[in-house]
Amino acid sequence: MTTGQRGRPRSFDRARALDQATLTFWEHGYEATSVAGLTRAMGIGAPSLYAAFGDKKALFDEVVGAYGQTYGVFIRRAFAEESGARATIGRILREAATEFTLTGRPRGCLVLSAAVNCTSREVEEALREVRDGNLAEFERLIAADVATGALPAGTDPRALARFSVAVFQGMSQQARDGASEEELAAVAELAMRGWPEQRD
Amino acid sequence: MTTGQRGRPRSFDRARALDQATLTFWEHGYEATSVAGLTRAMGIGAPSLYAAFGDKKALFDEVVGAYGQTYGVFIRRAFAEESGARATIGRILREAATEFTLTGRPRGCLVLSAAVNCTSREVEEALREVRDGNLAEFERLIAADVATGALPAGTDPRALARFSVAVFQGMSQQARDGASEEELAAVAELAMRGWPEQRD
DNA sequence: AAAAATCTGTAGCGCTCGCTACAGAACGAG
DNA sequence: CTCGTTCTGTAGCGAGCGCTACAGATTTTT
Repeated sequence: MTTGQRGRPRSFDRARALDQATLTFWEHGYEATSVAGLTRAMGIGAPSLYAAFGDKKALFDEVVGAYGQTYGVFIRRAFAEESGARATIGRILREAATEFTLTGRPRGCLVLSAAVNCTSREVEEALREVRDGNLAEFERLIAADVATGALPAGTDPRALARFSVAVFQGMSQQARDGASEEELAAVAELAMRGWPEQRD
Repeated sequence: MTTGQRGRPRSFDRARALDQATLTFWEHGYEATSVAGLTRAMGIGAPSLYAAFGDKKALFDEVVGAYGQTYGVFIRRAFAEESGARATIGRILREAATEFTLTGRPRGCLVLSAAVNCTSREVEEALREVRDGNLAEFERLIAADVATGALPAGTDPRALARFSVAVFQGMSQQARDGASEEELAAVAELAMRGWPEQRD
């Protein structure tokens, strides 16, 4: 018979180790994070890391996926719970002020900062695709409101989406440079003044 | 007698080599730029590089200085030629749309992107200090206009400066991610809608 | 001419990188 | 128990990193 796995069982919590890897990549970025640093943070040896996660890039990919479903979930929540582009994106920017400055975790957004200045073009473009996806999602949301008349007819969805994403990224960088939650909240409010009035 | 320098003369143009180093650091960032990549781009051997510029960090410091006086000079020009915070910072954002997307050079701003995810804390904090300086300069400019009544009394100089810098940084990132000059110009215009009316 | 000074190219230093071979340890199956 | 399987820790691989010793080349000085 065969139910459980055979052989010596894993001696560490895989999800916990993945979270430690997430925090490490988040703080230092892909390139500046060494496998030695990862094994130290995860509390395991290198062979265990490679057996459980593949190689460094595969671990990073898994980290990015897990990040989106944990630390980055506030974005999906805004999309799910709010209606209208202004309410959704406004909430994302306002909550980002809080999320980007929480204690006990690195500041800013992993997706925005972890793969800049990267030797591996694959890693750099992987996160760029995530960002492009978010941009396109913003644009679709805005375009839908323009189509229904909830946003003024003259509104350029692409431009407004670019603006919103730019502010989001700027807030992430500012958080990393030491901006407080209150300062970032003020940035979000000022950004929403650039938005046209919503009629719904 | 002694006028010119003795010994074998340098066989390359130092300023030209420095500019090539600037472009290389600009494109790949400090960490991802290897000395081998630098010597290739500069067209010189490693010993010539070390003799002329010190070490990698010293070369980078010189690059940052030269960058501020060449590629980044549009910012100082705006400060010098415009009067009033709104005109100055508005011009900087509008011109950034052009500067960040010029062909024949890397996109975005070296000061903002070249030292993120850096192993050397010194390098990372060196550029952070430049950014902090720019932020403080923005804040002083705004505060002065609030004091004279050119900007409304309720205006928070710190917040408005943070907002402007955040947009500037976001524009740089968007440029690196492929945004067009027109899109960035639209971002700048939307950002200025967040600004209060200037009365002078 | 010879000597002193400075730059250039080769070749390689010590170090860290991502990654893995290997032997021993800890488990289930028979 | 013994065997097969899987994980763990040590120890080290080849490659690239920043950097430099050294000899030869090219200049001014004497």
